[in-house]
Amino acid sequence: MAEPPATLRDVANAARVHPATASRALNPETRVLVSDETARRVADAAAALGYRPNPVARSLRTRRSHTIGVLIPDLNNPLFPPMVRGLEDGLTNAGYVALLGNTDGDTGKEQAIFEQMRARHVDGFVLATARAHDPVLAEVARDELPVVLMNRLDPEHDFSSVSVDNEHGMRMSVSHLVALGHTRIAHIAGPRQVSTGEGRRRGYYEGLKTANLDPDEDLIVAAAGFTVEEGVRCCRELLQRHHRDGQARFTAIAVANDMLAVGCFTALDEAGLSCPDDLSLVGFNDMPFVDRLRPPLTTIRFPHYQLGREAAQLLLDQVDRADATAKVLYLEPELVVRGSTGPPRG
Amino acid sequence: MAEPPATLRDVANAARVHPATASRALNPETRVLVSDETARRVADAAAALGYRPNPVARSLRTRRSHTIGVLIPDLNNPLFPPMVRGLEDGLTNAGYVALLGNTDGDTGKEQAIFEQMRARHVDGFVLATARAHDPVLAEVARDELPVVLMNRLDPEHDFSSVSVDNEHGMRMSVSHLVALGHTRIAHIAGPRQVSTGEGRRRGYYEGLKTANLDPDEDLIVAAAGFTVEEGVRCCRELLQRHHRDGQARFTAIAVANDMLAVGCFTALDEAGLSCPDDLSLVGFNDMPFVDRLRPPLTTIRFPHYQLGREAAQLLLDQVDRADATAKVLYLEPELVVRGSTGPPRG
DNA sequence: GTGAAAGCGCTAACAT
DNA sequence: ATGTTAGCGCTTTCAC
Repeated sequence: MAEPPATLRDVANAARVHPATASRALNPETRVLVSDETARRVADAAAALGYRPNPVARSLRTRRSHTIGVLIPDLNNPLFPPMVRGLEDGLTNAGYVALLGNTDGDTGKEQAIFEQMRARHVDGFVLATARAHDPVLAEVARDELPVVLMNRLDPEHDFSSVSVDNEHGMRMSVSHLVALGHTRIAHIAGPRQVSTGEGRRRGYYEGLKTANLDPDEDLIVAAAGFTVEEGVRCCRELLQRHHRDGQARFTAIAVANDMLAVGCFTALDEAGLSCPDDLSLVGFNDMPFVDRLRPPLTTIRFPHYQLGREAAQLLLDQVDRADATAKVLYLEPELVVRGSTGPPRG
Repeated sequence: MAEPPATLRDVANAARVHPATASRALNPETRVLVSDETARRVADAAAALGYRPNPVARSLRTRRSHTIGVLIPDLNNPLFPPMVRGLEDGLTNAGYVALLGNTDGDTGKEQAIFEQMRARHVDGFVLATARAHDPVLAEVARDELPVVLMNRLDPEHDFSSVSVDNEHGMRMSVSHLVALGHTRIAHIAGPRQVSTGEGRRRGYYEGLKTANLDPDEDLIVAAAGFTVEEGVRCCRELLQRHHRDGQARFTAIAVANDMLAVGCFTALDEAGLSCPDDLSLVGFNDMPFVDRLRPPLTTIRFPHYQLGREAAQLLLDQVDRADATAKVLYLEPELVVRGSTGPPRG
């Protein structure tokens, strides 16, 4: 850097006022305390010197870092980039920035990143990683940190949250399959520790019930995580059970998540089965590019970017007013019918 | 928060030493200046009080924010999540965090985000957005800020950078098509203002030359950005020219980027053409999920995560040693043959 | 409406 | 090996 950057002192000297006055003149909140004349002089001096307030010094004084910690499982999951962008756009407008952390579904890593962000004195957290009995949530609750759960819920605390109505979404998924004529509908469920997994599992049961279909535990496999690999594993598992007694035990799978569904495509290819002719598949999330898969994936859509925007707003509410009451927002899901579903064979 | 958090003063009092001693004891770099005995006492006191150093105060004193500004075009482009993760992993290990900014290829936005990050006193920049004659680059050069260009080059300055060998990659793309028997090979080029676009365009010409094929400007269309929409537009444009004289003018397209290639698929569908039977397509980047498209995309791969890791390392070199010399790294590309390429029809 | 004074929490000279 | 002193740049009482 060429010159040492101008400080408030420099501006004050140039404008021939006290630094305190310069501070008041430059800060929109306190501008009214200063005469128009001096305010102008200070502003001119600041402009002339290319003054930029030092946010570090301000933070030290005000104990606000204008920084938000954001924990997500994995940025590589295409679900998250749009959510993160919504979040960042919402935060940026208010002068905040996001610190991003990827936990990879690892509790230890989650804890470590959380601590590291606390150490950096973030003003609040957006958590897209909440699990049942999550120690991070307990700590957030205990210390009353501003927080919003994104795409997650936690029944144990009353945190603000934004998420899709998972039950409703999965009911739509099942209804769609039923309407096509399917009666043996399998489910690849998410992990029970996360609310999206659990909610969609409930929606699956509800959907069957509405259609007067009996649930069959043998048609349900739970994934350990929302990954392509787990999708492959779970689908193989279902196909194996299916083949064991030599006849088609199911004609469709309501899958808890698009990543898992992508894995299913692989497993179907392996088994020489075709989708949707041999087996229909419905995903969940409508993440980017699933409309371009082979076949295009029928799935449940919700507005990812909007979810991030809302999360940002809810968090800023809390950061600005310590007494802000927790709000729980649900975004409505939507069925998107594409090529991966069709009537059952025969 | 329950208690006001413990300060260094509190720790010092509890350990019955001066704050400066406590500071030395707690900081790994200065630990040696303190006797083992007191170091232990201080550490115990810190642990007992749950002391966490205040990074804001430290930053104010040391003028290092341990924060890096990262500018990328758009997180929604699947190319970037792995790169960002590599970057973050590399930075985190060294105690740094990334501040992410999306420019959407908009110069004004780029400038604004850059200023905003400077105001936050980031210790350096990773720029994946560099364009020819970019004013941000000029400012970085003028103020001698630590910087690394990621997936970009800039001939005007000698910045550190990590990128793939674009010429080589595109030569491989063309050779592959030539080996399949194609002789009329079109090119959808990237914007000339970005080094990836320009380098790949050069590689295209070189590839033709190696195969003793004459270039034809009518077979080249330049995209305004690396987006799916531009891919659609450019491919339509090529097809339109092609149809004008009623016979096949080309049988393959070497596309500068996977996003553009995805757009080509759409344009081919519209035109009722099939890939690879009517037209072969080669992308560039091997971004996530292009192996699952219809058809799976033949493309040029390079290690995205690694690119981010290297960029982090190069930047940390500069941040740590102000006299660090600029390093230019090239990662080797690799041809990945999938279903979107085949011999020309007939 | 403006100035004076103090201090946020930490670290780096300097002194002992 | 430890203590003393000072100050990073800003905001906020408290005076006037």
